[in-house]
Amino acid sequence: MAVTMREVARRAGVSAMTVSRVINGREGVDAETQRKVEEAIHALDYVPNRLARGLVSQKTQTIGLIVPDVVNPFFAPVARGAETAARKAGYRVLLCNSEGDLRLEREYIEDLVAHRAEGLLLAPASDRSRTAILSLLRGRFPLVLLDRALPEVECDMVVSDSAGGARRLVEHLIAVGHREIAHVTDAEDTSTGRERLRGYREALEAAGIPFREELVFRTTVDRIGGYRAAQEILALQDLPTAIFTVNNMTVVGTMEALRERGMKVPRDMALVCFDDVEHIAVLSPFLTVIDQPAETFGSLGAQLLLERIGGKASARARRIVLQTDLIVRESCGEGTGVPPRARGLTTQGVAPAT
Amino acid sequence: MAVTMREVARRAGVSAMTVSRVINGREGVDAETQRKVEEAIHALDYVPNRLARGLVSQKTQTIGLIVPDVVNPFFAPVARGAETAARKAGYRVLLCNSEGDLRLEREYIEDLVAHRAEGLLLAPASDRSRTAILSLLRGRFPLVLLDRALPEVECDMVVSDSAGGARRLVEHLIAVGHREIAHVTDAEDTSTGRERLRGYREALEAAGIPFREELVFRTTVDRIGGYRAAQEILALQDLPTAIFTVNNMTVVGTMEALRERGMKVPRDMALVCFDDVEHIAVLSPFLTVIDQPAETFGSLGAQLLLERIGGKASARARRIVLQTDLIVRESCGEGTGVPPRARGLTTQGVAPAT
DNA sequence: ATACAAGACGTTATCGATAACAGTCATCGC
DNA sequence: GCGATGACTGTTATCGATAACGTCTTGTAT
Repeated sequence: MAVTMREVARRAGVSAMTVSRVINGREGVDAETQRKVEEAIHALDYVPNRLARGLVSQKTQTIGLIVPDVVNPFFAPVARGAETAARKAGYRVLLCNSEGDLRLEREYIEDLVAHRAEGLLLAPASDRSRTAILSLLRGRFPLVLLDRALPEVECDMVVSDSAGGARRLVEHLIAVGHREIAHVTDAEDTSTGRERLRGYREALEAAGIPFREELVFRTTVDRIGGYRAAQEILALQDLPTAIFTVNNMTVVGTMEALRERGMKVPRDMALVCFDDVEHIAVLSPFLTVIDQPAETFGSLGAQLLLERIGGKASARARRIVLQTDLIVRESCGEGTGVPPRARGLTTQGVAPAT
Repeated sequence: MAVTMREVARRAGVSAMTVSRVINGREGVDAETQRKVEEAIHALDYVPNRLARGLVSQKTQTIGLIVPDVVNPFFAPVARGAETAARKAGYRVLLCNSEGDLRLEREYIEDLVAHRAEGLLLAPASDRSRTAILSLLRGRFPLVLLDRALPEVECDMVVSDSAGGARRLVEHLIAVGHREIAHVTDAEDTSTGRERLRGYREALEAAGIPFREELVFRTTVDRIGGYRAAQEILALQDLPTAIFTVNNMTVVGTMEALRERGMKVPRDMALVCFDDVEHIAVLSPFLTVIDQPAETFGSLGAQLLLERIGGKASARARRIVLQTDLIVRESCGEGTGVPPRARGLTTQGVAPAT
């Protein structure tokens, strides 16, 4: 099919080895010979086969990236950051969307190993990814976890301060007058979910507000999950005055449910979440959020991974915690003022819970 | 490093060939032998090396995907669609962000060829990608263009009806009363830009409104570009009453410029664009847009590509045109009502053009 | 008993590139 | 004039898997 080195060699009247030398810029090749080889390469449009080269060198210059979904506005920048950093180091990225599915994730991992990817950047689906990860680590496979840590797994990772971020979000809610704050989160099977729940709880207790288990709604962390959780919340006898959702997908679903009920944010309900979304932030700067440096997760993760691949990393696992920003906008009421419903006004335009 | 087939063979007391037969499920292997081999594979945690297999079979089961930027809310779903479709067919996807840069794009293409990717899904940076593409096609490299066509390039592609979409958008603007409509587009070096400009022009002329070159603002199709173009528009002596931006990135920049001037949409300016963004659509359903089935670009593109790779496609180039949806929301005024400024009211709260 | 077929498995060569080693010259010093 | 030195280039084996063919059993028909 494609032109091989031997054909180039034949055309240039030399051996394959000489062609190889020219391509790799090794010295010890006559200037005239080099010219002939280069001419042959050009004439035949020869492109070296990296597979063959990889077989010999045991290097594929490829890493894998597994995220639940590149469409998620948090993971898309992660992917770009990782890809850009990898490319600058001469590496390629195999993109995998696990859809948060454990089986699919496992299949991807196996496939990447079979492909002899040199390392893996993984945003694990959940704690249950642990088994697969441990067996990778046992084989000393270079691995960096992104966004989510795994219990009792010692390995490089880039995460952010989820508990701290959640705490600040909830403290803000409390500061503007909210005391009944619902939390929409996952099934407590991810470190981010657990940490954010912890931050939520800590902020509550620090303000002397008792933590109430019945205000925590566990669901899948996607749009549907957010929608369902919000429906449950709205079915409550006593409505909370604020909702804190665990991420950018759940907040969308929550918002849908709110709108269906004719409820306005922040008039009828305050709303905050993790993850800012560039488009929304500019087009309608509205949601108060914790912003995470998503692209940095990817670029730093890639950097750590490449160091480990290159054997330049210490044996000890490195854990990088990125800082988050609280961005206050309008979804909790005017600035730091107390929003209407939290002030004890009667609700307006709110369909009664059924 | 990793376990090889020979090691498995030795442990099972057979030859490598027999192991190969077991792995590939070929017949002609004794049941007992097969059991021993499988046990050895399991015991050693053996994973076949796809590189080596690929060298023999001349198949890497890998395709390349080049988009300007996965973070772009249009291209992220394209990437997911492509990846999902590819995976279902046993293929892997190498993700590349060209940043709309011709040189980078070319580097990626070379790299994919060197990696012996079996095909390429490409959303070209601009018309100038033509040269690189032609040389790929000359080598019969399986290729499918996404989103943007290339002048005089005969090859499979998945595009949408850009002219038609633009026409509907502008017809809508006209229907609600606008006559001075500015258009923010690219340097006219992409098919999408040209087609949308054409649709814009056609809609205008069909309504008896003369096309005015000075209302077309050419810029880079990113946030900054949109911002700059909007600034130029706002510096005009006679402000238009509506702006039609070529895509979802420029609309963000345009919005920023508008906001800086204290202008509200649609009160002070109507605004429409191509590409819907899921998050915005739900969180603040506001912009009137043309929605393109982004994910379908990816999945259909992958499908066409895989057919071509498998030799199942006719030699003739296939051109798939996806239909678009006009989604009317609030950014042109209330429903089909005529927005304030278009009604000839004096502008309010608008900083005077300098 | 002989031959022949079929099943089970091993050998060798190959995919394309390269590392390690082995020539082949020309030139140089004594 | 002869080995030595060094510059240049070719040979062979290898990476891991597999296609094609070869070998060795065993069964079976004649």
